[in-house]
Amino acid sequence: MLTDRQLFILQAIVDDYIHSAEPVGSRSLSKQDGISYSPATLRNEMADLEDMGYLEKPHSSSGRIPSEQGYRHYVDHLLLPHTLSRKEIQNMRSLFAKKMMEAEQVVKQSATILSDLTSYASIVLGPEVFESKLKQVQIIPLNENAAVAILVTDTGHVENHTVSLPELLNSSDLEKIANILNDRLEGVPLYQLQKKIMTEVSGLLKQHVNSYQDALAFAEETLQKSKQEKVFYGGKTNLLSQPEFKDVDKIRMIFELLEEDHTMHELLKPDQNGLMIRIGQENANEAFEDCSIISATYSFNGNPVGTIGIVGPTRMEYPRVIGLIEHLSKDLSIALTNLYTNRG
Amino acid sequence: MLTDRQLFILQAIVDDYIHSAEPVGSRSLSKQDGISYSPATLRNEMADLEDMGYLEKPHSSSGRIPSEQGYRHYVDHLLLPHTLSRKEIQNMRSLFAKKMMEAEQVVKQSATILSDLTSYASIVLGPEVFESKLKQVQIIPLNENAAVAILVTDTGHVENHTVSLPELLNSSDLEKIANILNDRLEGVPLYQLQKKIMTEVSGLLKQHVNSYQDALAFAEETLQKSKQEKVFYGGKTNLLSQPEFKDVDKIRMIFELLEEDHTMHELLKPDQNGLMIRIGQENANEAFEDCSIISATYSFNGNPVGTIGIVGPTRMEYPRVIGLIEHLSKDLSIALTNLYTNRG
DNA sequence: GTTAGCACTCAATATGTTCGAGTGCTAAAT
DNA sequence: ATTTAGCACTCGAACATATTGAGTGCTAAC
Repeated sequence: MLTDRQLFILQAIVDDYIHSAEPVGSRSLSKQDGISYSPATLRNEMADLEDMGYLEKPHSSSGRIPSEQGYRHYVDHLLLPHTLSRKEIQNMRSLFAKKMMEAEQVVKQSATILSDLTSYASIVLGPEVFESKLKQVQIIPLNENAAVAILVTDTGHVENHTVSLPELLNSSDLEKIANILNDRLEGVPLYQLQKKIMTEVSGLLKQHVNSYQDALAFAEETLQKSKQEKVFYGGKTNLLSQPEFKDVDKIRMIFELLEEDHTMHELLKPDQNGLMIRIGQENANEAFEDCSIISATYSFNGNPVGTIGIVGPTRMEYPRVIGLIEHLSKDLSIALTNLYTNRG
Repeated sequence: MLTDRQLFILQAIVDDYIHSAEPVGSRSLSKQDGISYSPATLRNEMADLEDMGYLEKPHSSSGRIPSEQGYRHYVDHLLLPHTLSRKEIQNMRSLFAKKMMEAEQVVKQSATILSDLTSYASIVLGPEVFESKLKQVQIIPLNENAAVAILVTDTGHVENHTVSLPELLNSSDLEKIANILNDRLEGVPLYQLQKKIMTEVSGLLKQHVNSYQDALAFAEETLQKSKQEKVFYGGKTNLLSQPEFKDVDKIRMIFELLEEDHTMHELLKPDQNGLMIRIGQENANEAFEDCSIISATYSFNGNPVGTIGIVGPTRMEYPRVIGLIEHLSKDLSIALTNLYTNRG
């Protein structure tokens, strides 16, 4: 078990290292304000902390840096909740002050704000509003072979894609199909659309449209949902300013990983509601072994729908970043919920 | 004026340096296949080429590297048109083999292919189809305060945005407005929409809708066009593998510039139809002083609508990249044109 | 339990040496 | 009049060798 003094010293070392990025030695530490022990005493305690795995030495005669376990302990037990500065709060307010009309806009803007405030890279998983419901389907024929299908949800989200037109369907068929879809599927959650084709729509199609097979296939194509794995980044280049990433190979691995939307989605998918902190190897990915990820889910109407997070070096300003993310994820939830419920 | 032999030597040096990234010396050059001069002779010629500004020495006793003027001369006069390999052509074919239905998809895919084939970064300015015409306007009310406006063009492009609903407009007004807009504006090119509001729509609105002011403002908001400055990138991380960018500061400047969509748009905007090659400082941007950009416009129905290009080190495989870009921009133009005219 | 003192370690830095691929110049060969 | 061989010279890269200084561990005194 750690003594109070050891905890205090551990905290001082982490705090120092987070800001200096240099190994912390006993001499310089003892000179710090608020520390009244001699270098020798500190050396003893530091040696103990190292034995217990909280500190590491880059080489035998250097100062100490926190180990991953050290960061973990710092984050779990020592972290003082960081009160955001007036300016930071002001900055975030300004984000939601602009009257933004669209969720994607709000989310993108959040990513930018977060990376600007932290000088790390921000990652935001776009809002996956599962329970958003179909408001209307539009089928707009472009010519004989193609039409545009447009799905609008009650949250104002619009999806569109081009679909090919089976030759056997004429424009009156299209109208019928569109009417049936709108009639039967309004208010159905998007994720249930494909299912409901069979139960709700198929029968009616058979009844009213001649080439039933084509019509059914067409309806399915129309309602197909685009993959919702959108990942937004803010300030990726910020990482290039961090001393731990001055090595091009490291940064290349990281950037390559960030480009894999799918992997990032897996990595950040809200496995639990609330704040998540992954330090170094906890990320279970070689490219991120020197990175920490702090993320939080944001909600819509009380249900988590997306994730907002920060990627930075393990030597991260945890207190500040945690404060910012907690605040921003809450604000974002409120903003999104307001965006749609103020209207309805 | 350069002698034939000097041209030949210049070409050999550029070719060598492009592949080795190492300064080319007289001894190693003379050993190359196809070169029958002694090192001493080459030295004399190289000294002359240096005096004339086509070559440079990194330091006094090193081999030569091409100067920007050297590259320029190489590109303008020496370049052998590179015949694409079977595999390259096959790769590009596969791009257009997949039956893609949407322009944006095709364009993004082109960017990926291009960066994969070259190991440089590709940049594509999205298709700005000026003469694309309005097919249909949809106004879908979400609730009392907001509606979604959807514009569909004859090319299948869909734009949507949320607009706020003036209180004085009821749903029957909305329907009237939508009808008027569709009636009067179908077939009008997008870029003329705002103008036509006054000439075509304003009178009818006054006639049929009570709160004329609101209706007019609403119509304007509905028809507002989103800024079309889309820039797509492919393989940005490829640049991190180039030896000239092993310095993090350089790469940071480049990446920061690439993130400024607007600047990149300015830089690549099709000032002239056809192929553009900018070498080093010709890019008039400090961040790109060690980069070359090769780009070409692609067309829709014979009118240039976008740009596809490559950013790489000045030491670029010009012949190959030029071949690829010329080919791809043509294929892209054909694909886009087919995409829409096969249908109509 | 705390601290001063001391010998030791090791990265970073500076300094020196060698090596080799390169150059320019001159004189001989073609 | 070119071309080439020969030679002295240059300079970065690579390696070895001090020097420095902030740091450590250990022991003994406080």
